[in-house]
Amino acid sequence: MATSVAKHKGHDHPKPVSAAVVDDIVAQLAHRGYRDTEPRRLVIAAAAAQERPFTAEELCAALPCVGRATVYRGLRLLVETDQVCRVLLEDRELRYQLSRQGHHHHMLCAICGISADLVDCDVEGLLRAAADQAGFRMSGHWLEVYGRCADCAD
Amino acid sequence: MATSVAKHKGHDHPKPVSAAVVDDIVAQLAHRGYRDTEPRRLVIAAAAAQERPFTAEELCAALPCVGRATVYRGLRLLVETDQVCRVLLEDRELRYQLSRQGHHHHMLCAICGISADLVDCDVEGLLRAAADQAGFRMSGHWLEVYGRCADCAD
DNA sequence: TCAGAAAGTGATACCTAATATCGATTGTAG
DNA sequence: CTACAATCGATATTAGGTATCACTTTCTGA
Repeated sequence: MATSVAKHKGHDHPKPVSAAVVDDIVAQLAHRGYRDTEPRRLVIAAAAAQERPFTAEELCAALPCVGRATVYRGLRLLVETDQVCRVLLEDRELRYQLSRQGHHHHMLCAICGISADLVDCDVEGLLRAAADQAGFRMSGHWLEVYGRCADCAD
Repeated sequence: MATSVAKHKGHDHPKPVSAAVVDDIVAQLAHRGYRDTEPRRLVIAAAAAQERPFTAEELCAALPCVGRATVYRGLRLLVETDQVCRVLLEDRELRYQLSRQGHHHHMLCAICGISADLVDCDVEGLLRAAADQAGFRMSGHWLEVYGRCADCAD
């Protein structure tokens, strides 16, 4: 089968992360009762430094001084608090990226791996209506869109 | 986080499978140059006997006389030839079910695990339009809808 | 300020799903 | 019937992620 999706391993120049971004996320966590710890900040900073959706393992590699379990726990916490969202590639590989807003979906470029947010697109409503018709009470959904971004178009 | 989805392990009464269903699928495979083998037929029959989306491991358990690798290979082949579709639960567990038609999506009941096909619902078009707007050329997507079926509604 | 409870950490063991290997077996074209 | 490619299956291996648990850090409130 071989679904092919570019992984861009090791090619991203991590972008400079403003301390404000990290501080802001730490504040959000503090607000919910989670502590401000050094490893946690490192995870947040590393996540924020990624240009494209990244895997947990990539983050582990980028943070050799932070334990694997801590990276995974940190990511889980960030997802639970909506600071980071999960992105699923066509081959079911799980990636993450900072969330830029509330609920939204992603379009993923198969060539460069970049993700773009899908805005003003009421899939939600459409799905809920279709579910209703079938007597289903919709409570959630998972949606990813794959393709080529403008830069990578033929 | 604990996304909770019923798994119904070991509770399904496998439904009787008409030989015609198996024969039909075997014929589809033959048409594409794949051989008609005993283990393959067993995998197909077992898949067709499931009431609800099932995991590869469940099929292995249901077929102690067929090797694990063979079950996995058989499922992969059936997916590639569009005889079976893959279904993703909220916790990313991968399940399978016989496809009943061309391209469509599934609604999955979190309580009983049943799946219903989502018909006459043009998500496709909506997504493509939204992707276009962002300069994306959409080539595929992954969509699952979660909720409660009519029988399991509160 | 500082003691101690609670939260967090990290090395490691473990688990599960899935694929790779490879010699043995089987289906099928001729 | 035969040869040979496709397929099988026992097993090893990999990948991604979680559980454990002794130790460390943070933060609170007296």
